[in-house]
Amino acid sequence: MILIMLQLRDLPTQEVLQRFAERYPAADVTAIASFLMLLRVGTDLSLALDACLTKHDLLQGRWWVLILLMREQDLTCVPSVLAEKIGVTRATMTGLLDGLEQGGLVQRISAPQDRRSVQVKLTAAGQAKLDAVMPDYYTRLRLCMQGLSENQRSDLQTILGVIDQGMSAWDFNQ
Amino acid sequence: MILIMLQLRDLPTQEVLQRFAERYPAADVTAIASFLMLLRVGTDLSLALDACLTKHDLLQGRWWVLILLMREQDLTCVPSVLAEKIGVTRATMTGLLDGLEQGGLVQRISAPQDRRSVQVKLTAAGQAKLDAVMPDYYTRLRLCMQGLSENQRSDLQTILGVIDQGMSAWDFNQ
DNA sequence: TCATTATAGTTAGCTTCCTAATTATGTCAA
DNA sequence: TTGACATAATTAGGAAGCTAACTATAATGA
Repeated sequence: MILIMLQLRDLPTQEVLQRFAERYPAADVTAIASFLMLLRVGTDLSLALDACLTKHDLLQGRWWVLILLMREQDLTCVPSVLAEKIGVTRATMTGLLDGLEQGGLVQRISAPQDRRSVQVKLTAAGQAKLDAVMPDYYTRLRLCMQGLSENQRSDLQTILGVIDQGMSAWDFNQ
Repeated sequence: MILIMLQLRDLPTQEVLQRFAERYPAADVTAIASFLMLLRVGTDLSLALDACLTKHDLLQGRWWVLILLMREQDLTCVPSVLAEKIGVTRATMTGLLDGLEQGGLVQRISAPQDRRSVQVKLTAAGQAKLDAVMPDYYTRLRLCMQGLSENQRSDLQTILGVIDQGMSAWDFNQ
């Protein structure tokens, strides 16, 4: 499953929110304002990340694959697991791996024990690519977050956790 | 500009983060953890929203157009402004408006004073569609956020504001 | 045993975004 | 006034995701 998130350049004024709340009694003004802000900052962050990756000739999908492979002890994983962890379909993963393999960043190795399956391995070139990208990426991320105290970072994670919990309620009733 | 955000089902363990931080000294572990969590909750929220809209035969892009039109006093706006506010190209807006007009939810009216331009107006059917969707949407949103105190909501907005500020620093150096 | 069902990965065709080029109209200055 | 440039919207073609169908292989059970 993939998400296409628009940029939401234009957050509603307090007045507009109030007007909507009058028409729709179900509206919870502070919930809506927080939600929209969250959506906007999330997209802005992801866009900024994309810009960084583009500089290194990478797209977000392919980059996540490299990261996931690097997380593994043996730098190896199967496509279906990669797909699930990134949250794309297996069909999409086939395309991502095609691109990465063409660039020499990963290698498909047929699995002897189950001939339906394939092992995907991060190559030396793939590791080198990460070694080029990650310091840049982490430096930029540090800049974004440098205004936050450790307490605020911890608060943010707590709050996001609560929202994540609240979403189960959403799923139940849908 | 549009953002394609993957789902990130799999956040790194503390141990993996530590391993990355050793290889890449630029890494700021709490910044990364907060960032990934933010990305994940943002995408999950947006996905849940999409599911709600889909029930009402709407896509996120088209829905935002309806919202923006409803925000206007005269329920009217021009395509270029809509495009900028949602953060899509004018070409994309053309497609969104085509779909909405075909469904009778908006109406294109040629502008007399500048014949290059077009006025887009929310129709009665468009307003009716919003009146059907918004109570559902707001109710779900309330569920997601119900676990947050007013203080936490305000904290969240403050924190997101700081991150947004920090991103200017990112842009400067890119 | 072998037919059925399940699973891994891929392929084919669709959607909706994008960029770049195009058409029509407006603006401005020589 | 008219040529150059700017602007509004659209069209054409491309990218990267999706679903559904397909191929090959494995597992299961009558």
